[in-house]
This record gives sequence, C-alpha cells and structure tokens, in this order.
Amino acid sequence: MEQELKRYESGVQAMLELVGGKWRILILHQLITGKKRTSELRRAIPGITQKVLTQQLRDLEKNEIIHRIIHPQIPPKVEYELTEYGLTLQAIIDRICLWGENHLDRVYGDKNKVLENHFSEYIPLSTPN
Amino acid sequence: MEQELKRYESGVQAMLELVGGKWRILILHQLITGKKRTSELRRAIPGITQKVLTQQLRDLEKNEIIHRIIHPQIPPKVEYELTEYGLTLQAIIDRICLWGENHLDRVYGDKNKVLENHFSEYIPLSTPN
DNA sequence: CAGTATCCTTTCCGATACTG
DNA sequence: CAGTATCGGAAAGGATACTG
Repeated sequence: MEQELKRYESGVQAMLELVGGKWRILILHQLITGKKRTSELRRAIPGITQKVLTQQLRDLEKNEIIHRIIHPQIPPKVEYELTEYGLTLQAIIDRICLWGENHLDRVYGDKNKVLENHFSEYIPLSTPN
Repeated sequence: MEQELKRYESGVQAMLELVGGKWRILILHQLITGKKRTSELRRAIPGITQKVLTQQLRDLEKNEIIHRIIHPQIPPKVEYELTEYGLTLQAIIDRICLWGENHLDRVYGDKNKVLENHFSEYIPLSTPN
C-alpha cells in the first residue's frame, strides 16, 4: 500500500490516470444507465475478460467513482453503480460517445451508427457561456 | 502498412483509439490555444520525449486531427495545428481539463490549482439544460 | 531544430485454471 | 456467480545516441 503522492502537471493528466486505458470509459458508459451486475457488464463489453474487468472495477472503486454493492447470498450477487462523484463524469462520457459515433460515421460513411434518439438533440460543442 | 479494417463495438472505443494513451489529449490540449512548434510542445509537456512526441503527432496527423506545417528553412521549423476536424474535440478536451482540475482540488484540497482566470468562472459539471 | 534508430523497461492485457 | 492466481505476450513508453 505505498500510495505515492504523485504530482500532476495538469488536471488532464490526473483525469487520464483515473479513467484512461482501454476499458474504464467503456465500463463507466455502461454504468451511466444504472446499476449493473458483474455478469451484465461482462456481456455488455465484449472482449473484456473477468480478470481485467475486476481489476478496472477495483481501480474505479478505489477512486470513489463507482460503488460496489455486495448482496450476501449464494450464488453471489455483486452490483456496481456510479457514485455521486462518478456521476459528474456523465457529461464528458456522453460527449465522448457522441463524438465517437460521429467519427465512425465519418470514417465508414455507412449506417454504422448506434445513436439513440436522445443524442440527436445536438448540444453545441463549444463551452456554454 | 497493413491498415486492418477494425470493427468497433462502440464509438467510445473508436475515439479511444484516436486520442487514448498517456499523451495525446495533453498534446491536443496544447494545440487548442493555437499553432505550436515542436519545441514549444516539448516544453509545454514535461516528461515527454522527442521520440514519443513525434510518434503521437504522426498518429494524430494520420487521423486528420492535426495538421503538420513544414517551413522549409535551416534550421528546420515545423508547426502543428488542429484541423477543422480536430477542433470538434475542443469541447471534450476543455471539459476533461476542467474536471481534472476540480479533481486535483478534491484530492489535494489545497491550492494545487494551476487554474487560469478564464477557468474560475466555473461551469457546473452536470449537463447544461 | 526536428526527427530517426536502437535498445530496453514497464505496463497492460489475454488465456487459463482454480476457489468459495 | 464473482473473484483470484499465475503465466506469458504484446504494446506503450523511456533513455540515449545519432543525422541533416
């Protein structure tokens, strides 16, 4: 447990440390729609292995972005949900998702989109005053 | 040059492929404020090496997010700037930066901030209605 | 100044087997 | 079902020396 006090040059770096990597944004994106069981996450995120999923979930938990809810029963049931703090990431994640979908469109030009309706009402991309 | 056509499950993944990793967002964050020379980027991003910087810039260029401007002169002068497409990332990057600064505040609680004045007019982190 | 070439370390991630 | 343990490979990144 040698929690080295790291100094960051910028907030961006601090944020990347929390939610960077190949999977964490994907996981959070799933949790935005609500509490999910481990197995649900696994199914929702094709390609991720049990080990990596658990690993990432632990990290997110450690940073108070998600909450782990253990239902003491056999067979085990564990759920994860965004903390209040984690919820502050929602706007960013939504935008990332939106941008990504548009990008797929741009690159593949076809109807690769999985856009939901509530994304169509475009929020202007510049910072609101 | 085997540009394998990759299939993405979601836009999020596609986006992470473009701007994920330890440095790319940092680089883009620098370019938001305008065209920059290689050496300026290097100074602005402590810790990055020449090799990695070039590498990341090439990737960003390949994906049409930044533009490389070569001034044919001795000594060489090269500048990078966001393309029009790259500019569509601005809102996301700004928010990431903002969130990150807030996070540093939350974690260190002190005046760790490197906040510029134009950041002090805090935008609420939840999606604006 | 900008970039390339090597080599090397570290980090991340996948496969698989196993436990309560 | 959720999670752990171990092994091994691939990829990202860092140190350093060198070039036009």
